Amino acid sequence: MPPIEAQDGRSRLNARVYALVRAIPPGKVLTYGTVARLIGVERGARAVGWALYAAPPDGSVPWQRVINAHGYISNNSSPEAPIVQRERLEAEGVAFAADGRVDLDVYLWRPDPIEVHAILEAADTL
DNA sequence: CGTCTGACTTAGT
DNA sequence: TACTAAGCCAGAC
Repeated sequence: MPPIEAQDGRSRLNARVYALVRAIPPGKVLTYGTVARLIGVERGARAVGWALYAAPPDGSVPWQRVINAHGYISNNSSPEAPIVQRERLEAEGVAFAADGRVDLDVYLWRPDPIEVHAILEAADTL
């Protein structure tokens, strides 16, 4: 079972994940691996999942915009989580294929590296 | 301080 | 296209 309390900025990784995910535009998505790479942890995809699990439940982090590299929803933190995630994404305009997959070629967010750098620096300063 | 687990990914079969 | 194994990170025990 994943940890429940880890929302303080003890880990730079968590703070960066939250900062970056907050910057994802509505209607766009990012994969766990992509998030990890953008924050400078090439192979920290799994840690990203943990960070999102531990994300503050106040809605300040749009965790629904993070899916796996295959375009599928991996969220299994609770039975209804994947359903909620899909509903939120569809509400933002993200279309799901018949097999429940999202077309990453269309919805994957491709941020400006400079913008990302600024976001991460701000997160570290926080 | 060693082990195990998981909202992952990639390479290999 | 589908399944498996191994690698990696942070946190719980």
